[in-house]
Amino acid sequence: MKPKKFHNHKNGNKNGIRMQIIERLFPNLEITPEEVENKYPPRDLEASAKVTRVAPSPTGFMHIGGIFAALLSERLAHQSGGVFFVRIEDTDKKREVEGAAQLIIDSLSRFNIPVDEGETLTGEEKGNYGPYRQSKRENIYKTFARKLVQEDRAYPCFCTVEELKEMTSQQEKNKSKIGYYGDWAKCRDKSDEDVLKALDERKPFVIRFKSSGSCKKRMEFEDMIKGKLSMPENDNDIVIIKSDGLPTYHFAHVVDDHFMGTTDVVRGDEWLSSVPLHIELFRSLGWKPPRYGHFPPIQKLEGHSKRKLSKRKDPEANVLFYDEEGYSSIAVTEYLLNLIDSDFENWRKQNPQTDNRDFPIRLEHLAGSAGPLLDMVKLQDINKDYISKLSAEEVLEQCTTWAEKYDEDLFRKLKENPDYSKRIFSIERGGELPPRKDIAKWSDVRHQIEYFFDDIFKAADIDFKKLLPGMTKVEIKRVAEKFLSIYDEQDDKTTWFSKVKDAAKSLGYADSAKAFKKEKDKYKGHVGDVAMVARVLLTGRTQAPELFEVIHCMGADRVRKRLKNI
RNA sequence: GGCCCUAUCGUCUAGUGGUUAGGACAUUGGGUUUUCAUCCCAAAAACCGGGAUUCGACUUCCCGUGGGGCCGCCA
Repeated sequence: MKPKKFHNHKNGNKNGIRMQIIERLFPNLEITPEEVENKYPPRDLEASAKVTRVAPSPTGFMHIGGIFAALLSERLAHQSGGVFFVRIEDTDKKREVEGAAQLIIDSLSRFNIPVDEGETLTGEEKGNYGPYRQSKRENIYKTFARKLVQEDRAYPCFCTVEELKEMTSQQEKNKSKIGYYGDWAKCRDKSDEDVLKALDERKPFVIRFKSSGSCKKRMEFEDMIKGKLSMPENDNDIVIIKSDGLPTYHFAHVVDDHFMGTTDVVRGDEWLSSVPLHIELFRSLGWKPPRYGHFPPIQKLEGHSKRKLSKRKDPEANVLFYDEEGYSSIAVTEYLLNLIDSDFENWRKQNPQTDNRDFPIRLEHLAGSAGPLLDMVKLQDINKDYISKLSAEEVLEQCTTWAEKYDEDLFRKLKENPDYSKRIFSIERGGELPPRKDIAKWSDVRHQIEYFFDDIFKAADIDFKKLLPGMTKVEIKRVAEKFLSIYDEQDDKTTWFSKVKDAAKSLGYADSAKAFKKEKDKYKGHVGDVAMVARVLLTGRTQAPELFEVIHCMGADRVRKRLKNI
């Protein structure tokens, strides 16, 4: 179907040329704006329901800021009874990286961010407002670019990259405002004849929006995060269709978010200065702009200054980093929630067991930050807390899953000794007392538990001089033998404890630290020193979990063997 | 160069004209624990500078300064 009407109808010949130009600009474009409008009817939702999206470009790994934006948008949508979708913004074919889109979908799923519409893990699409990949929507953009050209709101531009560069440096020299506007916009008022001539010469072209704004006038809008904002109007004739026929971000955003029914756009504040442009674009197409919310970027400290997390330089910018280190996606999510709304922390304290999904997210708290610094120590604290709340089974299961990907040896150990491993993780866990809190991330586990396994333990030469300074080898042996003699695997904790105290006494040690402190001259040391001998012999280190539980976990054979190991 | 955002303990922040400026993480000290990890208690720790408005400014306004961003046929 051909576009039917032109409002420039001063003479037929002129119309003929215009029609020819438009046909040359948009060859074989069969759909009309009406058809597109009909294909994507407004969504049938409550007025308060928010439709949000995350729109990453597949140019590499998934950035932590992308998860931040996705989390924020998803919660906003679902907590209002709305819809959250993912749109892949793959209009820059030069920067596109193979498999990156898949990585995005994967990451969202790993972070438990449910997506209502968009590409799925299997590569299909769900939802009625697709395609959800911009490269597949080329004709939709072109249809509306053509409409703008027909209405004299857009025009072809034949300026070369070199010419534009030259223009910019001229503007810099003159201290003029930089951009394609006013008298600088050379192609803006090209006659139809000249356009046709350039087209005949097969000059490459882009389509530029013909702005009617003025940088002398100001426009106001309400940002959901930053509040009331005032900026100069846009007066730049920005490119809407590139010479490869694909749209720029600005145009794709406006067209897609209109037809996909997005009500709330939450994005990084690097977009803030484009808002006047975007609103002008929406209005010139006769559409209602969405609400906008702009959040500051996550930063990191370099020397004394903050800077945005860099994709290239900072491993922690990549969400995969957190997986590799063994942070739970739940802990990372809760860390981000805290950044989104610091009230989360208090909420979590009051609702220790509740799913973080139930935390009512608010945007206002995001204002007033210039961009938070990523705090790994705090993340570790949150992850530690998360792991401490897990049962031994869950620890084993999650740790095994992690090790399968990142630590082959550990994985084998856990897999070959499931019951023993579970016993190890049960130490000081699941009882009456608050759980042991010594695993900050899964990559810590290996060091934490390796002495339980004989092959690794054997390799560790125990340096008695260093670990038990002030104790002679003879004395160590004496204490070890005593331990061996009192050891009975049938004993419960209390019995064992009193046996150790008696043993300490008979060896010339105080049976409590207090007694020792009182009369230091009377004793060689106290019960703790005696226990330390056993600890070192059994674990090869001075710091370990509760001794009785370690002994109980290791089993009689192993304990006897290790106590003799001197 | 132009435009925009932003500024409270080391870090994340609460705070919307009158507060002993609160919390969390980190730090330090103490207590419990047979080491460690916990747990409990405590301490130290902040309003970028200058003006203006006001009886009174962390809070409002202006000017600096610092930090961040945008001004692409990148998103």
